[in-house]
Amino acid sequence: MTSQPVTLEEVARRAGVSAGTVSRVLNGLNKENRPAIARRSDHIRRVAAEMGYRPNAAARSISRGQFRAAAFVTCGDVGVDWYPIACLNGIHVGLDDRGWRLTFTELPAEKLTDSALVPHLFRETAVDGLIVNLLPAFSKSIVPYFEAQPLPCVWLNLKRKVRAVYPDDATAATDGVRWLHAKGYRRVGYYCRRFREQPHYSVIDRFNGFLEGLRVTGLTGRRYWAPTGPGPSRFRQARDRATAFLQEFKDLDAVLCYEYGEAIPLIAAAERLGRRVPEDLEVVAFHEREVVDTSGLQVPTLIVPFYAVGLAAVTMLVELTERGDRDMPSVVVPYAGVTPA
Amino acid sequence: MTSQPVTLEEVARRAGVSAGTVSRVLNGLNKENRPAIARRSDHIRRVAAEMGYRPNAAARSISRGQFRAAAFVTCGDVGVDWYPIACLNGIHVGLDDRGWRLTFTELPAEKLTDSALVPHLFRETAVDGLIVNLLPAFSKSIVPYFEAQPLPCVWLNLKRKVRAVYPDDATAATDGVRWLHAKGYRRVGYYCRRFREQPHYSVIDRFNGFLEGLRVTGLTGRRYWAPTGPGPSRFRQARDRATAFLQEFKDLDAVLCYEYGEAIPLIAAAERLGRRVPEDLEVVAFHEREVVDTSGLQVPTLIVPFYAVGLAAVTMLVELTERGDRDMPSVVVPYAGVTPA
DNA sequence: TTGTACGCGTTATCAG
DNA sequence: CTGATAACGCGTACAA
Repeated sequence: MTSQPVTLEEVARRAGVSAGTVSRVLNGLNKENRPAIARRSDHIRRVAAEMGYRPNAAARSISRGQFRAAAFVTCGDVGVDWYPIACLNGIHVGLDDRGWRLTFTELPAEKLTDSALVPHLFRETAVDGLIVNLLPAFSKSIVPYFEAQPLPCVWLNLKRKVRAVYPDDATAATDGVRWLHAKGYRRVGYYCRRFREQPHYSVIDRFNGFLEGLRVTGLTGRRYWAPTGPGPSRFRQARDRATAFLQEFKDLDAVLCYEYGEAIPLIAAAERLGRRVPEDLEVVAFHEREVVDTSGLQVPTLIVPFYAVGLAAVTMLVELTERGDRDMPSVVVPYAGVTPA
Repeated sequence: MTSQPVTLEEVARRAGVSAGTVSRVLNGLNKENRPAIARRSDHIRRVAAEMGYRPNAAARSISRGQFRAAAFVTCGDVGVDWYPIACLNGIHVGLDDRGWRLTFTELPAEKLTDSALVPHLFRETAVDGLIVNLLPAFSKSIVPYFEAQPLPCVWLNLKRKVRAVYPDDATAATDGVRWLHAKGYRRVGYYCRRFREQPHYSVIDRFNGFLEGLRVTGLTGRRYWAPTGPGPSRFRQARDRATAFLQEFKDLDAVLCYEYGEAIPLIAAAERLGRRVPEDLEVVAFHEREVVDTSGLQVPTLIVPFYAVGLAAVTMLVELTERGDRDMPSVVVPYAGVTPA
């Protein structure tokens, strides 16, 4: 189990050739067009396999002068930290296809403010680039910190001009309204939690996308509370807030929710008020995955395309390490539309 | 940004000493008890800092003969893959404290069955050990596959005698019933989705822990459907199932749920039936984090101690790499009890 | 405490 | 196509 790893040298000795030859054969750098050669190469491969040879990644890295690895960076504060698993899926697939490894790094925001303390991530070089998950806990002030590091860096969930990848939330919200309109709903509202500080871009974009949806479908009526700015006073419980919302807009026949996290208390509140979901009130929500996976409620979902976001981030990062183009334009990833319940 | 990394040699040249000296000073291997030496060492450190020197992790790895890195392994199938973020938090903290790195690896189950294809994880050596997240998609048949690999390996969420770390679900469920009993509830039920195939151990343990809870509190009445074996026929919608459950057990005053995913449709169903939560029916659920973070419903929660699980897994793995003890006993991590809503 | 020299496992170069 | 041989960057005996 913890036996000493086999080296190239040992394989070479056992196969009666030199280490360089083994390296070349295993890496497919020979044409092997002559039968004798092909046979010998097969032999080498067989010996390597029998001995359980596995190249040492570290040795390859120093030899090649590159790690072929990227780091996913997130804040790591327990209870605050969050990232979509589908995004890591996409990142891993993108890297794996290119023969790169993925290292996972947490960098609590507090460790960044203390300039005396260099976080582990920057104490050693171990990766060729960074994919940074921007959380609210990672306030925007940390962007320049990362940008100053001597490592190519791609941003997730940050809306800006260059080197970022983010989902097209505005268009998705508009499409959500369109979808409801096509289903015959005419009194469509928007429900979102309340944000005191500067909220995530998606809070703004989804709300604006909803308004745009009303406009393009010709729906009328103001059935929402804006997610920021002045509004109804705060509530102790999420469900109290949802109840108040439903009581203010008694004629709603459909609601688009910022997130499934809003839909849950909204549905509970609606049912208590005798408004059955989805019979009397259709509820559509943004979510990272199909809602049926999560809880089995019937909620048509705008699935955030995090997998594609991850893939795109990798493409961008790898390209970034090849050319050195710091001004690579950001990628806005489209949604696939509403997934019916 | 993508400037060439500074090497030890360059720092040495600039500081007017040899590379070996720089290495020793930066790694704190000199006593520096004489003032002249201390001054020179300071100088070296300053030069290194100014030049932005960062040791190359790969070079260190080959030199030391160990990677100081562990891999977290999960299945990676989009939509199926899942792991608690808090667990990765714990793993990262545990590794980081020891100066180890964490690499993230996905290994779709299908790639394992095809024995001709060696997954990337096992094509190179790049880590000193594995922490494997056992998902249903990773059926138990893959355990021997990993165990046969020449790498120390610790299991997450697998209940067995050796080299596994898992939460104490049975005791937690019992404590959940105790908690409800202490609050004055007397007609306590248990609600769980239905499993056809061999379910995760927690499905069995939580259910048995619940039964034990009834026993120790002296509560009577059979207000549950067993999670496996014969039972009511399947339902199209999670909420239909929840409704049927509530209609069969009309006198329930509290329910313990296998997961928050069960609590959501249960609450929606209860409210529709006019049974208000939590006024008429208290609902307690297992969950990976505080429910208020997720959606703001009032659900007292048995928070699965995944952070501690991660920490314990690292402790076990590191110890495993030091001694070679394959039979290290598993660690069962206790819950902290019910977190009130 | 210092500098020198070697070793770690690979890849890449360059004559044969 | 092959086998020496020289890097790659760092840690660490070794002798000074």
